Amino acid sequence: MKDVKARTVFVPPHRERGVVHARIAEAGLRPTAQRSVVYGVLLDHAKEHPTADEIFMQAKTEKPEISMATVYNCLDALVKHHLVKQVHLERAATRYCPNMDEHAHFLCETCGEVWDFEGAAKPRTSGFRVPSGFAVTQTEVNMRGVCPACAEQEVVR
Amino acid sequence: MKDVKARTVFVPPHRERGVVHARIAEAGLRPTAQRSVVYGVLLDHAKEHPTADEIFMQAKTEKPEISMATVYNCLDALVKHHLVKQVHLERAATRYCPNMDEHAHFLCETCGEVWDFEGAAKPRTSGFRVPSGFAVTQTEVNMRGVCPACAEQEVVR
DNA sequence: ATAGTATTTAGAATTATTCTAATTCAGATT
DNA sequence: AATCTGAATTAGAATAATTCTAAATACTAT
Repeated sequence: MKDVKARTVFVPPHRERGVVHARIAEAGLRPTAQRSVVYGVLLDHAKEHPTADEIFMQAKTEKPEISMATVYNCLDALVKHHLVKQVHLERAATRYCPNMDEHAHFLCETCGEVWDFEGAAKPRTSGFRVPSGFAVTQTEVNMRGVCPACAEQEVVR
Repeated sequence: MKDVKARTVFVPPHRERGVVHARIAEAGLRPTAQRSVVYGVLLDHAKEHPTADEIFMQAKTEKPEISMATVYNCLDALVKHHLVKQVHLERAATRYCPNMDEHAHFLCETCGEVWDFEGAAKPRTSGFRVPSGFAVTQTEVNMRGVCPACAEQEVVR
């Protein structure tokens, strides 16, 4: 067996021993076991933009004693230290996103799933007139529509 | 008195007799008394982006029997008929916006107030790569930062 | 007027989130 | 190693926003 990269179990890079821990510490947060689990779960499920409750359920499989309040505390801490973003697209539970690269969110109005659309959101205030005196620190772009899977479903009907 | 426009009480154009009513009907909704009140209140307070509860309180001054459930029903109907937009900027009550012209929202992270930033949102998906198969029907831009009033406060301290 | 449907109403129920007070934990100090 | 201290965690209660439910009312078309 020459190809050392070939493994039976794939371990994503962010789950290599100590990586999550280190990232939390680098952000200036004390890397507790709970924070590591919460952040780890979120990184594992980044694509799904999970809610606090979904993170809680998954976190329990790794750390059964963890409580909901802790999940909220950890998420708040991670948000405050810029490791995680909150996503508010609808009248529903807050979703969490560990992808801190600039990107837009797309909500499928049929199935409710959320996607990241990567891309350079060049002009921060693209197209909009920011009145003088306002200091813009962050710009977020949210799109709505129908995802490929749901579009296909509709055609079938 | 020659200038007919001069009046003691200023009546905003959207509150001229029957206008609210007519707009609701044009949108394909039955213009009930409650819907007119809710939409009227929202038009009066468009700048403030009020929450359902704030609209409820104001609506009661015009129609004391109105109930919270009705305010929610009316708002949902207005949203469904494209007279009103929901605004979700934070982990807080949904705000409502009757300005259907293309614009961005700005949230002051100090005082929590929301502003409309008008402007031509040129390229709908400005800067982002929309993967093939996704049908984007709406793009929303949200900005965060500090408003002029709050910026001044900070300087003083 | 009458029937049938949509809307409204009050209040209960649900959901997401925050709060509280007690406990545990991690790191620093003896 | 034992002790101290502040931060973090915990369970569960409390709160806030929203949705649901079932009954009453109001419109619309006959």
